[in-house]
Amino acid sequence: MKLSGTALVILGMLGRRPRSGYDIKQAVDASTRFFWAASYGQLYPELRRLEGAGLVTSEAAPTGGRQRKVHRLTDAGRSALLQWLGAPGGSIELRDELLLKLFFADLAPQTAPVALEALRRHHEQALRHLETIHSERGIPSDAFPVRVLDLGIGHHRAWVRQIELLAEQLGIDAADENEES
Amino acid sequence: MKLSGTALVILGMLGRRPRSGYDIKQAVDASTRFFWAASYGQLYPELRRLEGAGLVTSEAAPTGGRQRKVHRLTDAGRSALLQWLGAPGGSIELRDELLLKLFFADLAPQTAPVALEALRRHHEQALRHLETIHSERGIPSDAFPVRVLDLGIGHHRAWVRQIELLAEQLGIDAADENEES
DNA sequence: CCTTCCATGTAACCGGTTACATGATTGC
DNA sequence: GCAATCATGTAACCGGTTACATGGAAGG
Repeated sequence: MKLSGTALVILGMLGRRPRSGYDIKQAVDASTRFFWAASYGQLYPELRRLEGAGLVTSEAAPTGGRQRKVHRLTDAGRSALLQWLGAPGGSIELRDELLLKLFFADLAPQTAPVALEALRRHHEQALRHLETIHSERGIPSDAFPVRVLDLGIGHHRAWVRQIELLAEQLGIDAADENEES
Repeated sequence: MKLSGTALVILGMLGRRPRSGYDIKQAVDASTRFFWAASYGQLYPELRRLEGAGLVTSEAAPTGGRQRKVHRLTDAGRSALLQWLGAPGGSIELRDELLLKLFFADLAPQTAPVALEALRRHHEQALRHLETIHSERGIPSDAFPVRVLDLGIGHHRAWVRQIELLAEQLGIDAADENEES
Protein backbone atom coordinates (compact mmCIF):
# COMPACT_ATOMS: atom_id res chain seq x y z
CA MET A 1 0.00 0.00 0.00
CA LYS A 2 1.03 3.59 -0.61
CA LEU A 3 1.79 5.72 2.39
CA SER A 4 1.21 9.46 2.51
CA GLY A 5 3.79 11.78 3.98
CA THR A 6 1.79 12.07 7.15
CA ALA A 7 1.55 8.29 7.37
CA LEU A 8 5.33 8.02 7.29
CA VAL A 9 5.89 10.29 10.22
CA ILE A 10 3.11 8.59 12.18
CA LEU A 11 4.61 5.19 11.56
CA GLY A 12 8.05 6.43 12.53
CA MET A 13 6.89 8.06 15.73
CA LEU A 14 4.86 5.04 16.74
CA GLY A 15 7.88 2.93 15.88
CA ARG A 16 9.69 4.66 18.72
CA ARG A 17 6.89 4.12 21.19
CA PRO A 18 3.06 4.05 21.36
CA ARG A 19 1.48 7.48 21.54
CA SER A 20 -1.72 9.44 21.14
CA GLY A 21 -2.35 11.60 18.08
CA TYR A 22 -1.72 14.63 20.22
CA ASP A 23 1.61 13.21 21.35
CA ILE A 24 2.64 12.58 17.76
CA LYS A 25 1.90 16.17 16.91
CA GLN A 26 3.96 17.35 19.86
CA ALA A 27 6.86 15.14 18.88
CA VAL A 28 6.75 16.32 15.28
CA ASP A 29 6.65 19.96 16.32
CA ALA A 30 9.60 19.43 18.61
CA SER A 31 11.78 17.60 16.15
CA THR A 32 11.00 17.05 12.48
CA ARG A 33 8.93 20.17 12.00
CA PHE A 34 11.60 22.01 10.01
CA PHE A 35 11.89 19.40 7.34
CA TRP A 36 8.68 17.43 7.83
CA ALA A 37 5.57 19.04 9.27
CA ALA A 38 2.17 17.56 10.12
CA SER A 39 -1.18 19.06 11.08
CA TYR A 40 -4.07 17.66 13.12
CA GLY A 41 -6.22 17.93 10.05
CA GLN A 42 -4.13 15.21 8.46
CA LEU A 43 -2.99 13.39 11.56
CA TYR A 44 -6.27 12.16 12.98
CA PRO A 45 -7.87 11.04 9.72
CA GLU A 46 -4.62 9.36 8.73
CA LEU A 47 -4.46 7.46 12.02
CA ARG A 48 -7.93 6.13 11.27
CA ARG A 49 -6.93 5.10 7.78
CA LEU A 50 -3.86 3.33 9.07
CA GLU A 51 -5.99 1.58 11.62
CA GLY A 52 -8.40 0.56 8.89
CA ALA A 53 -5.47 -0.76 6.90
CA GLY A 54 -4.30 -2.74 9.90
CA LEU A 55 -1.00 -0.92 10.36
CA VAL A 56 -1.80 0.59 13.74
CA THR A 57 -4.17 -0.20 16.59
CA SER A 58 -5.86 2.21 18.93
CA GLU A 59 -6.67 1.65 22.52
CA ALA A 60 -8.59 3.93 24.86
CA ALA A 61 -6.30 5.33 27.53
CA PRO A 62 -8.08 8.26 29.16
CA THR A 63 -6.30 10.56 31.60
CA GLY A 64 -8.92 10.79 34.31
CA GLY A 65 -12.14 11.61 32.50
CA ARG A 66 -10.24 13.13 29.62
CA GLN A 67 -10.56 11.19 26.43
CA ARG A 68 -7.37 9.73 25.04
CA LYS A 69 -6.38 7.03 22.55
CA VAL A 70 -2.99 5.43 22.45
CA HIS A 71 -1.89 4.05 19.12
CA ARG A 72 0.71 1.39 18.51
CA LEU A 73 2.15 -0.33 15.49
CA THR A 74 0.91 -3.75 14.49
CA ASP A 75 3.35 -6.25 13.03
CA ALA A 76 2.16 -5.19 9.59
CA GLY A 77 2.72 -1.58 10.57
CA ARG A 78 6.25 -2.23 11.73
CA SER A 79 7.04 -4.15 8.62
CA ALA A 80 5.67 -1.32 6.45
CA LEU A 81 7.87 1.09 8.40
CA LEU A 82 10.97 -1.04 7.96
CA GLN A 83 10.21 -1.52 4.32
CA TRP A 84 10.00 2.22 3.78
CA LEU A 85 13.19 2.81 5.74
CA GLY A 86 15.03 0.23 3.69
CA ALA A 87 13.75 1.41 0.33
CA PRO A 88 16.13 3.54 -1.69
CA GLY A 89 15.20 7.05 -2.70
CA GLY A 90 12.82 9.62 -1.30
CA SER A 91 11.95 13.10 -2.46
CA ILE A 92 13.38 16.39 -1.32
CA GLU A 93 11.33 19.47 -2.02
CA LEU A 94 12.07 23.05 -1.29
CA ARG A 95 9.88 26.09 -1.76
CA ASP A 96 11.66 29.25 -0.82
CA GLU A 97 9.78 32.46 -1.48
CA LEU A 98 12.61 34.65 -0.25
CA LEU A 99 15.03 33.10 -2.69
CA LEU A 100 12.47 33.72 -5.42
CA LYS A 101 12.29 37.38 -4.45
CA LEU A 102 16.04 37.61 -4.54
CA PHE A 103 16.03 35.93 -7.92
CA PHE A 104 13.79 38.66 -9.28
CA ALA A 105 15.41 41.45 -7.31
CA ASP A 106 16.95 43.08 -10.37
CA LEU A 107 13.42 44.12 -11.35
CA ALA A 108 13.43 46.42 -8.32
CA PRO A 109 16.97 46.53 -6.93
CA GLN A 110 16.04 48.50 -3.86
CA THR A 111 14.08 45.49 -2.63
CA ALA A 112 17.10 43.20 -2.59
CA PRO A 113 18.22 44.17 0.92
CA VAL A 114 14.73 43.47 2.24
CA ALA A 115 14.69 39.94 0.87
CA LEU A 116 18.25 39.29 1.95
CA GLU A 117 17.53 40.55 5.45
CA ALA A 118 14.44 38.37 5.67
CA LEU A 119 16.47 35.41 4.52
CA ARG A 120 19.11 36.04 7.14
CA ARG A 121 16.54 36.43 9.85
CA HIS A 122 14.84 33.23 8.89
CA HIS A 123 17.98 31.13 9.05
CA GLU A 124 19.29 32.83 12.14
CA GLN A 125 16.10 32.22 14.03
CA ALA A 126 15.92 28.63 12.94
CA LEU A 127 19.55 28.21 13.89
CA ARG A 128 19.01 29.64 17.35
CA HIS A 129 16.01 27.45 17.84
CA LEU A 130 17.84 24.28 16.91
CA GLU A 131 20.80 25.22 19.04
CA THR A 132 18.49 25.66 22.00
CA ILE A 133 17.07 22.20 21.47
CA HIS A 134 20.57 20.86 21.11
CA SER A 135 21.72 22.31 24.39
CA GLU A 136 18.64 20.99 26.20
CA ARG A 137 18.85 17.43 25.03
CA GLY A 138 19.43 14.56 27.43
CA ILE A 139 19.72 12.06 24.63
CA PRO A 140 22.91 10.19 23.78
CA SER A 141 24.64 12.21 21.07
CA ASP A 142 25.11 9.26 18.78
CA ALA A 143 21.38 8.77 18.30
CA PHE A 144 20.11 9.58 14.82
CA PRO A 145 17.71 12.32 15.89
CA VAL A 146 20.67 14.21 17.27
CA ARG A 147 22.68 13.61 14.12
CA VAL A 148 19.82 15.03 12.10
CA LEU A 149 19.58 17.95 14.49
CA ASP A 150 23.27 18.62 13.90
CA LEU A 151 22.73 18.50 10.15
CA GLY A 152 19.96 21.05 10.56
CA ILE A 153 22.23 23.30 12.56
CA GLY A 154 24.96 22.99 9.96
CA HIS A 155 22.47 23.74 7.23
CA HIS A 156 21.29 26.99 8.75
CA ARG A 157 24.80 28.00 9.73
CA ALA A 158 25.93 27.57 6.14
CA TRP A 159 23.08 29.75 4.92
CA VAL A 160 23.78 32.48 7.42
CA ARG A 161 27.42 32.48 6.35
CA GLN A 162 26.51 32.68 2.68
CA ILE A 163 23.95 35.39 3.19
CA GLU A 164 26.32 37.55 5.18
CA LEU A 165 28.93 37.16 2.50
CA LEU A 166 26.48 38.17 -0.19
CA ALA A 167 25.25 41.13 1.85
CA GLU A 168 28.85 42.28 2.16
CA GLN A 169 29.39 41.93 -1.58
CA LEU A 170 26.28 43.96 -2.25
CA GLY A 171 27.47 46.60 0.17
CA ILE A 172 24.58 46.13 2.53
CA ASP A 173 25.24 46.75 6.15
CA ALA A 174 22.56 44.61 7.64
CA ALA A 175 23.05 46.70 10.75
CA ASP A 176 22.01 43.89 13.03
CA GLU A 177 18.78 45.11 14.47
CA ASN A 178 17.95 41.82 16.10
CA GLU A 179 15.76 43.13 18.86
CA GLU A 180 12.29 41.82 19.53
CA SER A 181 9.40 44.09 18.61
CA MET B 1 -5.64 40.42 -4.38
CA LYS B 2 -3.91 37.28 -3.19
CA LEU B 3 -1.38 35.67 -5.49
CA SER B 4 -0.68 31.95 -5.58
CA GLY B 5 2.84 30.63 -5.74
CA THR B 6 2.49 29.97 -9.42
CA ALA B 7 1.23 33.51 -9.96
CA LEU B 8 4.37 34.91 -8.38
CA VAL B 9 6.73 33.12 -10.68
CA ILE B 10 4.60 34.04 -13.69
CA LEU B 11 4.61 37.69 -12.74
CA GLY B 12 8.33 37.61 -12.15
CA MET B 13 9.15 35.93 -15.42
CA LEU B 14 6.88 38.26 -17.35
CA GLY B 15 8.48 41.13 -15.48
CA ARG B 16 11.72 40.24 -17.23
CA ARG B 17 10.14 40.07 -20.66
CA PRO B 18 6.88 39.02 -22.37
CA ARG B 19 6.64 35.26 -22.95
CA SER B 20 4.31 32.41 -23.77
CA GLY B 21 3.18 29.95 -21.12
CA TYR B 22 5.52 27.42 -22.62
CA ASP B 23 8.42 29.85 -22.39
CA ILE B 24 7.67 30.51 -18.73
CA LYS B 25 7.78 26.81 -18.03
CA GLN B 26 11.12 26.52 -19.83
CA ALA B 27 12.54 29.42 -17.87
CA VAL B 28 11.34 28.01 -14.56
CA ASP B 29 12.78 24.59 -15.33
CA ALA B 30 16.09 26.15 -16.25
CA SER B 31 16.42 28.39 -13.23
CA THR B 32 14.08 28.41 -10.23
CA ARG B 33 13.05 24.78 -10.43
CA PHE B 34 15.13 23.71 -7.43
CA PHE B 35 13.50 26.09 -5.03
CA TRP B 36 10.33 27.02 -6.90
CA ALA B 37 8.73 24.64 -9.39
CA ALA B 38 5.69 25.09 -11.64
CA SER B 39 3.65 22.70 -13.78
CA TYR B 40 1.56 23.29 -16.90
CA GLY B 41 -1.46 22.19 -14.96
CA GLN B 42 -1.13 25.30 -12.83
CA LEU B 43 0.56 27.59 -15.30
CA TYR B 44 -2.09 27.86 -18.01
CA PRO B 45 -5.12 28.21 -15.75
CA GLU B 46 -3.23 30.71 -13.64
CA LEU B 47 -2.34 32.81 -16.69
CA ARG B 48 -6.04 32.98 -17.47
CA ARG B 49 -6.91 33.98 -13.96
CA LEU B 50 -4.27 36.70 -14.00
CA GLU B 51 -5.63 37.91 -17.31
CA GLY B 52 -9.12 37.94 -15.85
CA ALA B 53 -7.80 39.95 -12.93
CA GLY B 54 -6.17 42.42 -15.30
CA LEU B 55 -2.59 41.72 -14.27
CA VAL B 56 -1.45 40.28 -17.59
CA THR B 57 -2.59 40.53 -21.20
CA SER B 58 -2.37 37.88 -23.87
CA GLU B 59 -1.79 38.45 -27.52
CA ALA B 60 -1.81 35.87 -30.30
CA ALA B 61 1.68 35.43 -31.72
CA PRO B 62 1.69 32.23 -33.76
CA THR B 63 4.92 30.77 -35.12
CA GLY B 64 3.83 29.97 -38.64
CA GLY B 65 0.57 28.06 -38.28
CA ARG B 66 1.50 26.98 -34.79
CA GLN B 67 -0.66 28.49 -32.09
CA ARG B 68 1.08 30.73 -29.60
CA LYS B 69 0.13 33.41 -27.10
CA VAL B 70 2.52 35.95 -25.73
CA HIS B 71 1.69 37.36 -22.33
CA ARG B 72 2.89 40.62 -20.89
CA LEU B 73 2.38 42.47 -17.63
CA THR B 74 -0.15 45.27 -17.44
CA ASP B 75 0.62 48.28 -15.28
CA ALA B 76 -1.47 46.68 -12.56
CA GLY B 77 0.52 43.49 -13.02
CA ARG B 78 3.83 45.24 -12.67
CA SER B 79 2.68 47.10 -9.63
CA ALA B 80 1.49 43.85 -8.05
CA LEU B 81 4.89 42.35 -8.78
CA LEU B 82 6.74 45.28 -7.26
CA GLN B 83 4.48 45.26 -4.27
CA TRP B 84 5.21 41.60 -3.64
CA LEU B 85 8.94 42.14 -4.09
CA GLY B 86 8.92 45.02 -1.65
CA ALA B 87 6.81 43.28 0.98
CA PRO B 88 8.69 41.84 3.92
CA GLY B 89 8.52 38.15 4.69
CA GLY B 90 7.84 35.10 2.62
CA SER B 91 7.67 31.45 3.53
CA ILE B 92 10.36 28.82 3.27
CA GLU B 93 9.24 25.24 3.26
CA LEU B 94 11.26 22.09 3.15
CA ARG B 95 10.09 18.50 2.89
CA ASP B 96 12.98 16.09 2.98
CA GLU B 97 12.05 12.44 3.03
CA LEU B 98 15.65 11.28 3.18
CA LEU B 99 16.28 13.33 6.29
CA LEU B 100 13.16 11.80 7.79
CA LYS B 101 14.49 8.34 7.09
CA LEU B 102 17.77 9.23 8.69
CA PHE B 103 15.87 10.62 11.66
CA PHE B 104 14.22 7.25 12.20
CA ALA B 105 17.25 5.21 11.24
CA ASP B 106 17.84 3.95 14.75
CA LEU B 107 14.72 1.83 14.31
CA ALA B 108 16.65 -0.15 11.70
CA PRO B 109 20.30 0.90 11.88
CA GLN B 110 21.35 -1.07 8.83
CA THR B 111 19.24 1.28 6.70
CA ALA B 112 21.16 4.37 7.73
CA PRO B 113 23.83 4.03 5.04
CA VAL B 114 21.15 3.72 2.38
CA ALA B 115 19.50 6.97 3.36
CA LEU B 116 22.82 8.72 3.78
CA GLU B 117 24.01 7.53 0.40
CA ALA B 118 20.76 8.70 -1.21
CA LEU B 119 21.14 12.05 0.46
CA ARG B 120 24.69 12.41 -0.80
CA ARG B 121 23.68 11.46 -4.30
CA HIS B 122 20.85 13.92 -4.34
CA HIS B 123 22.99 16.86 -3.34
CA GLU B 124 25.91 15.85 -5.51
CA GLN B 125 23.72 15.59 -8.59
CA ALA B 126 22.03 18.90 -7.89
CA LEU B 127 25.42 20.45 -7.31
CA ARG B 128 26.80 19.18 -10.59
CA HIS B 129 23.74 20.37 -12.41
CA LEU B 130 23.98 23.88 -11.02
CA GLU B 131 27.69 24.01 -11.69
CA THR B 132 27.02 23.10 -15.31
CA ILE B 133 24.53 25.93 -15.61
CA HIS B 134 27.00 28.23 -13.95
CA SER B 135 29.78 27.42 -16.39
CA GLU B 136 27.45 27.91 -19.35
CA ARG B 137 26.10 31.27 -18.45
CA GLY B 138 26.69 34.33 -20.59
CA ILE B 139 25.05 36.61 -18.06
CA PRO B 140 26.90 39.28 -16.10
CA SER B 141 27.89 37.70 -12.81
CA ASP B 142 26.46 40.50 -10.73
CA ALA B 143 22.90 39.79 -11.84
CA PHE B 144 20.66 38.41 -9.14
CA PRO B 145 19.83 35.17 -10.91
CA VAL B 146 23.53 34.34 -10.84
CA ARG B 147 23.79 35.31 -7.19
CA VAL B 148 20.96 32.95 -6.42
CA LEU B 149 22.58 30.26 -8.51
CA ASP B 150 25.73 30.69 -6.44
CA LEU B 151 23.71 30.39 -3.25
CA GLY B 152 22.27 27.16 -4.57
CA ILE B 153 25.71 25.83 -5.33
CA GLY B 154 26.92 26.78 -1.87
CA HIS B 155 23.89 25.14 -0.35
CA HIS B 156 24.48 21.79 -1.99
CA ARG B 157 28.22 21.96 -1.38
CA ALA B 158 27.60 22.47 2.31
CA TRP B 159 25.30 19.46 2.41
CA VAL B 160 27.75 17.24 0.59
CA ARG B 161 30.44 18.28 3.05
CA GLN B 162 28.24 17.55 6.03
CA ILE B 163 27.05 14.24 4.72
CA GLU B 164 30.55 13.04 4.00
CA LEU B 165 31.59 14.02 7.49
CA LEU B 166 28.71 12.15 9.02
CA ALA B 167 29.38 9.10 6.87
CA GLU B 168 32.93 9.12 8.12
CA GLN B 169 31.79 9.37 11.73
CA LEU B 170 29.46 6.45 11.22
CA GLY B 171 32.27 4.48 9.64
CA ILE B 172 30.58 4.21 6.30
CA ASP B 173 32.80 4.06 3.30
CA ALA B 174 30.41 5.34 0.70
CA ALA B 175 32.74 3.70 -1.80
CA ASP B 176 31.91 6.20 -4.48
CA GLU B 177 30.03 4.13 -6.97
CA ASN B 178 28.94 7.05 -9.05
CA GLU B 179 28.53 5.26 -12.32
CA GLU B 180 25.36 5.36 -14.38
CA SER B 181 23.24 2.25 -14.41
C1' DC C 1 8.81 9.34 -42.65
C1' DC C 2 9.38 9.78 -38.00
C1' DT C 3 10.92 11.68 -33.92
C1' DT C 4 11.55 15.63 -31.27
C1' DC C 5 10.23 19.97 -30.01
C1' DC C 6 6.87 23.83 -29.72
C1' DA C 7 2.54 24.94 -27.85
C1' DT C 8 -1.92 24.95 -25.26
C1' DG C 9 -4.96 23.19 -22.53
C1' DT C 10 -8.20 20.06 -19.19
C1' DA C 11 -9.78 16.60 -15.62
C1' DA C 12 -8.97 13.69 -11.92
C1' DC C 13 -6.79 13.27 -7.99
C1' DC C 14 -4.30 14.19 -3.69
C1' DG C 15 -2.16 15.85 0.23
C1' DG C 16 -2.11 19.40 3.06
C1' DT C 17 -3.54 23.83 5.87
C1' DT C 18 -6.87 26.58 8.37
C1' DA C 19 -10.50 27.27 11.02
C1' DC C 20 -13.85 25.60 13.70
C1' DA C 21 -16.19 22.79 17.43
C1' DT C 22 -16.09 20.48 21.80
C1' DG C 23 -14.86 19.30 26.30
C1' DA C 24 -12.03 17.80 30.44
C1' DT C 25 -7.90 18.89 33.54
C1' DT C 26 -4.42 21.44 35.70
C1' DG C 27 -2.40 25.18 37.97
C1' DC C 28 -2.45 29.90 39.23
C1' DG D 1 -12.78 31.51 38.63
C1' DC D 2 -9.88 31.68 34.61
C1' DA D 3 -6.32 30.65 31.45
C1' DA D 4 -3.48 27.35 29.54
C1' DT D 5 -2.96 22.78 28.18
C1' DC D 6 -4.50 18.11 26.95
C1' DA D 7 -7.17 15.83 23.64
C1' DT D 8 -9.93 14.57 19.46
C1' DG D 9 -11.99 15.46 15.60
C1' DT D 10 -14.39 17.63 11.02
C1' DA D 11 -15.35 20.65 6.89
C1' DA D 12 -14.05 23.89 3.67
C1' DC D 13 -10.71 25.21 0.92
C1' DC D 14 -6.51 25.35 -1.89
C1' DG D 15 -2.58 24.69 -4.50
C1' DG D 16 -0.28 21.53 -6.83
C1' DT D 17 0.95 17.08 -9.66
C1' DT D 18 -0.05 13.67 -13.12
C1' DA D 19 -1.88 12.08 -17.00
C1' DC D 20 -4.17 12.85 -20.93
C1' DA D 21 -5.53 15.08 -25.43
C1' DT D 22 -4.42 17.62 -29.53
C1' DG D 23 -1.83 19.38 -33.26
C1' DG D 24 1.66 21.98 -36.11
C1' DA D 25 6.75 22.60 -37.24
C1' DA D 26 11.51 21.40 -37.77
C1' DG D 27 15.21 18.45 -38.69
C1' DG D 28 17.45 14.27 -39.58
